[in-house]
Amino acid sequence: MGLDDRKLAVLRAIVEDYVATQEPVGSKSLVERHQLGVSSATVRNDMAVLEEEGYIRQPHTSAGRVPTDRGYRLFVDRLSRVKPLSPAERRAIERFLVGAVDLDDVVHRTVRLLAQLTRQVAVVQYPSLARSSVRHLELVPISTTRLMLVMIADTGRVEQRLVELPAPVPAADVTDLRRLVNEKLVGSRLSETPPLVQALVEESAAHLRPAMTTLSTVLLETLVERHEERIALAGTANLTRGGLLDFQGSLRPILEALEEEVVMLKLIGEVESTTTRVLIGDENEIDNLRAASVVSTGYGPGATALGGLGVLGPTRMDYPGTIATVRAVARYVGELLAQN
Amino acid sequence: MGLDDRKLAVLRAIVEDYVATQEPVGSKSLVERHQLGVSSATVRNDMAVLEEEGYIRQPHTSAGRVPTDRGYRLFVDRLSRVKPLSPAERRAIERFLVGAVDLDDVVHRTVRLLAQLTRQVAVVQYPSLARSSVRHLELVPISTTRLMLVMIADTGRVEQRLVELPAPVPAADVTDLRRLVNEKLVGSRLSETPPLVQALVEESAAHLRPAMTTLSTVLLETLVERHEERIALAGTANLTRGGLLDFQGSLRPILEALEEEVVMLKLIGEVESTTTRVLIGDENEIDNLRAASVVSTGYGPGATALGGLGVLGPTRMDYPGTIATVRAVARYVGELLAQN
DNA sequence: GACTGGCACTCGTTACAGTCGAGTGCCAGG
DNA sequence: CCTGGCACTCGACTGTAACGAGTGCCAGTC
Repeated sequence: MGLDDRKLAVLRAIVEDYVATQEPVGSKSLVERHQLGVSSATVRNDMAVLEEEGYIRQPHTSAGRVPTDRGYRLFVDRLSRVKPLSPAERRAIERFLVGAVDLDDVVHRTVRLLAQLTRQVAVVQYPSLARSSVRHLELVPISTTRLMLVMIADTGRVEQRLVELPAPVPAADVTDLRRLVNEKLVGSRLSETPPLVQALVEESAAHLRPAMTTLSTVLLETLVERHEERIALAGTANLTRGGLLDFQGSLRPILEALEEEVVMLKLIGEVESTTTRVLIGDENEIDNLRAASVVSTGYGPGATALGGLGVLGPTRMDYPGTIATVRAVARYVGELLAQN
Repeated sequence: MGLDDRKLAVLRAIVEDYVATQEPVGSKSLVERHQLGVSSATVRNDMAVLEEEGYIRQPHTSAGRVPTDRGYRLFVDRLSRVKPLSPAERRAIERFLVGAVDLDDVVHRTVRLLAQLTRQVAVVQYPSLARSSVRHLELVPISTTRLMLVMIADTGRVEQRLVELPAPVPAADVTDLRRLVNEKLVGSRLSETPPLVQALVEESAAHLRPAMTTLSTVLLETLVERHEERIALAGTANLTRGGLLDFQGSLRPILEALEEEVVMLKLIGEVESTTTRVLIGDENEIDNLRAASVVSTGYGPGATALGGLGVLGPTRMDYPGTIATVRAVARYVGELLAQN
């Protein structure tokens, strides 16, 4: 059961070599490339133990060893330390993110940056609406029975929605409605709005009541419950690096999963704090992603997360480097949004 | 030079069989599957001519024939007629598009629908801002020196942008600014705004001048010149159908091109009218897409296009079916937006 | 003159046998 | 407990042969 230090060193070496070369690594090349201080025969014995414990496996007899998901897990947890970013990377991050003009811009730049630095698929969630508060609500009349509701959140997000009124509402009433919703809701967190919206209906004057009722329904439905979360994606072309060896031959399931916003949100959007999470292969709950690993983290000012971001790649990935990059980018983005 | 009717029929049969089976088609199987009324030897002679003229080619000696890009072109132009949609497809389109609550929703549903029906990659451009007109402009104070500018277009598009003011502006002035820009710009087409914005600066009162100047810069920059166009994408997983035979082995260039909004816009966003365009393989100006075909069209109320949409797939695609679907979807979307 | 049947030929695909070598497991000895 | 040595395994690669789909061409027929 107990793995002594040398066995751990062997595992580390296997992971590093395999990540670098993409080929099963044998005992001989191991001792050549790493100063393990023992012979290949000894390493072979260690490997046998590691295999027995499920950390590595042989693709076929008489081939080298490849780390299992479990092996990567051990590697990430105990055998690696986060690589410091190179100055070049730091510079790249700064250069990439300055000059962003609005939230969309920030998110798009971030996701591209992340894809580029990690050379993998990057996913960035827009700042969660549930964790934002209302900065302003605007009602724009489209016709006498239609309003465009626009909500601006303090994170810079802007959401719109068409409201079909039950009966024509004169312009003056629209002004009243606008004033009322703003008075009541501005400054409150979206997650806290439901009771406020309720109160809004009850307190409004009789002639505004019907309009306010539909308005509140829309507010609740769209802004609080429904697909209020959004994500941006970049770097899908990186999936094709490493031939078809990664992802056991077919990109299909991966591409499918990436297109399902719901799935992606579940993957990176569940963060509460800005800690980093690494999901390796099988650990992934989403079947389509069983052949992939995901490194994700929350970003936001301080330790509370406004949203999540991360990258997805083959289980055979450079975890220390990827983790470092993901964290660094998240930190920069958090700062950037805090200035807002 | 002249291809008689039978040779054309042979070409048509080759295209149809190849699209269906994905395998080079030989003279024998051709006469079996189609009632050409002649023997395989005759067909062989015809094929030799077709090959000489560049409409088909042999992957290698002693293999069947495969259409060339030129062959597909001839097929599309002269040998096929647009397939009428099946009732099921019609129903699918209607079912999919009713219940869309806002523009984002319409666009997303459309792109998914298109991907699903054609089983290919779908691209939908948001209604072009340049061809929209301003419905409302909103200025939301973030701080005394920062405004959030929100523009709502008649197509339902909402664009926002942060404005850094040169000096603090009191709330009353913001109200004035808001009134001024709305008075001047509402109802005008975005492409016509530059002179109006100019006039706006010149006509505004002295104390509003500095703020109005930056505001106008932002208006022009963001809303008129810059990345004002957006697109949505779906169905990338469909690229993996048909193994790696399509796209000559690598999805990489395709995925790369799909991620470049600029490239995609060039591809489907240049439409002026609602005519359908088919680009086959080589005809494509974008190198990365030389192995693919694109069927695109404009959509909009009437014959003027608000934006473009289309699908991208292997040159070996069901052109008649795809063209029919793309057109039908575009028409429905056009109608949907017209109701708006 | 156009079409057809027949036939020789091409060449990719598949199957099979044989070799090579990286890598292993095990064991006896230090 | 480590090491050198050795027999063994098995995938990767190579060469050869048989197969067959498909072609091009030609002489014969309507």
